[in-house]
Amino acid sequence: MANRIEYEKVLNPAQLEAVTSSDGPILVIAGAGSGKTRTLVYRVARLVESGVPPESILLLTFTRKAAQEMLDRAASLADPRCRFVSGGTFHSLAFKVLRSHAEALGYANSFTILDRSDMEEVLRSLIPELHMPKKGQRFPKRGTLANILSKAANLQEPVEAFILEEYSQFIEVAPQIGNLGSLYAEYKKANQLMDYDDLIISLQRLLGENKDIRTELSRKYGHIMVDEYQDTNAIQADIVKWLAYDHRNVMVVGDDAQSIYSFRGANYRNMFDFPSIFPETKIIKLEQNYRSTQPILALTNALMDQADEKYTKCLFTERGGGEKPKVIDTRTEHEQALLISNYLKQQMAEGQSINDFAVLFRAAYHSFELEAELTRQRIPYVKYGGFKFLESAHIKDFLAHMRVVVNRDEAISWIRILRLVKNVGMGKSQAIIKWMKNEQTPLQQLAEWPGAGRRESGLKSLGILLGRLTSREIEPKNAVEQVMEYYLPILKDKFDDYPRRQKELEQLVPMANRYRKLRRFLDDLVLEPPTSSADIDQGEKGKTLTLSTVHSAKGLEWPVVFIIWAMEGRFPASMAYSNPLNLEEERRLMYVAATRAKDQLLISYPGQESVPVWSNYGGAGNGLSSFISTLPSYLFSHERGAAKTLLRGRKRGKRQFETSLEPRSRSYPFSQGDRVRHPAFGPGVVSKFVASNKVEVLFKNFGKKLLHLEYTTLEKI
DNA sequence: CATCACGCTGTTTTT
DNA sequence: CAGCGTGATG
Repeated sequence: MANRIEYEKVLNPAQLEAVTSSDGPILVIAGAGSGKTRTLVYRVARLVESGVPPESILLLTFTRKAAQEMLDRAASLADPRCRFVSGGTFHSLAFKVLRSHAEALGYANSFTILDRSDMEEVLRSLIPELHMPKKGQRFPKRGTLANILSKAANLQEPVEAFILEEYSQFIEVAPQIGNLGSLYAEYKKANQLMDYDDLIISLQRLLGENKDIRTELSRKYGHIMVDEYQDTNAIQADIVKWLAYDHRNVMVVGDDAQSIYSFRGANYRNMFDFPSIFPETKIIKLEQNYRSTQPILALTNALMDQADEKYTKCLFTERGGGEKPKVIDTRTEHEQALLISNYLKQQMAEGQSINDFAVLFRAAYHSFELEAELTRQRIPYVKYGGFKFLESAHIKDFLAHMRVVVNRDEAISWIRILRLVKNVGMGKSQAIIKWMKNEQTPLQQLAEWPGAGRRESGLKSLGILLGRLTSREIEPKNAVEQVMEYYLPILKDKFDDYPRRQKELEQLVPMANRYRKLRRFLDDLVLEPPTSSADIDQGEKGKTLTLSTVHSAKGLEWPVVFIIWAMEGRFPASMAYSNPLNLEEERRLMYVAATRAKDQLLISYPGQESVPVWSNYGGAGNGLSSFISTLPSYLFSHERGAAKTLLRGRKRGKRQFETSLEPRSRSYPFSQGDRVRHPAFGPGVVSKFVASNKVEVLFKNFGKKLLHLEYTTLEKI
């Protein structure tokens, strides 16, 4: 028997209450650094101690990293049985359930998962079927299309309605996009495919519609716990509801101030709706922060004070002292990079450990310049976030060879691998796929495709490879070897930077070694892939600086944190009018970033002045930092001056442009927030720009309706 | 089918 | 600038 944990000694009263409260729904509102994961983990220990079988405790969260962290911490608890608790992301739970129950929804249990780039690929193949008028209207790119369809799905809204709300610049083509959504749904059904959104939607449906399955899962998981509840969306909240519907043993933990996944339809209001789903909910607040010093908390509290909607707590700490956070406004990105690396060098010279420092930023590319400087100065670092190992072309190409063996109908992968064969393009690929469907040919007979001539001789070696992969119950390790042998020459031919890519491919070998079934290996690569480049290149973790996106840094902490923040503008001038700033989201991101710091915080803004305006044609300097520096004025006040590019001349294809600051009053007579009057609708407020000559206006005495109106019909008041 | 020149457009975060 | 799609050419 393991040592008993003395809960009263290691937990504060609020935490203790959360840990020891008996069965029934509990909502824990927990500020940053208040020990919320710790509380969850101790509750697990307590339950196991009291005789609950660990497998029947389900720990759910939103990101893989958080899930991993939670399960690791549970496993390290005093009672060794704790390592057997169940858990993972909502998506991985959905996947596990659907592998045995998809049939109840009219799917085969052997469905294939589409990742984001697969999804985009399918969309691309479907666009021609829309029969769009050849020229004219602006139609979104497939990345944007995927965003639109995915978010509409997550919000459970019809595509057209969603476009009206958030992508009003595409209003004219909304019917076509809606149509594309239907085609996409049909395609997935016909080909046994599910994307990420389908996974959770299907689980929701399964639980809502099928009482037997609900009962089965209720029995299996007698205690449900959800971390980062503020990051769940309505569908996931519904899943939680159904999972706990019978036994009501559910604890959700979250912080409304830390909701940073609104782009996935997350809604922090879920936190406050929870008690209406489970009326007998007990609410517990954790407000004591154990991580940061008071000056840092003062900053974060002030940050959240500005939020229009704030529901909860004020963080406090007993950790006195600590320096005030610094804000350093460098003028160029390079200056910023130098400042940070010099500071680090100095600290290291004074005997500090580089492990204690981290640099956080909103988007992965914000650290590029810094990374260059760190490399020059030989400061080792690992970077988390932004890096999509599995979505890079060479990895997808490679894996596609195995995918078609596991699922012969996977057209997306077939096209990938066929097009890699010399002299086979889109046309022939399609023809081959069709032929294979009719003939039910063994894979190795690929070379017998009637259309194959001498020029398509590559089909033969592809056939041989696929034959080998099918011939017996091949192990993933072996399959990876076979494909490597076949694919490396293609890689070298296709990519100039093949050494780097080859190295990345070799990372697949140790991963494959952990599996015995090819199918399982491929599935896991989609849902449980390595979380970052840091996990892949296995840099010297003991002695490195951490670089991370804010999203990937959740749940981690360091004594000293740098935050590189490009706060104000982040849209190229050409799209600024259609995307109002989301200050609420920025504020939450900054809050999350700032509360990662324990002792000291340094914030560095990229340049605010003296950098040329970003233009379509590339002026001097770094485009990103330059538009960041000018767009605030562009967006908020046309009087203070705004971005404008001037054509200077053309010289043999090379163009030279000059940039300047000039009022935009002619083409943009209104700003967000301007009060206007319309002859028919009366007074209103400009809420956003919809098109080059249209704004969206909120009319108070018109039933809160948003209308899109041309500038010429409006009068400023 | 492959290649290249040209023109256009624009965010990011993760499952 | 960079990535993508298009249209012309071999």
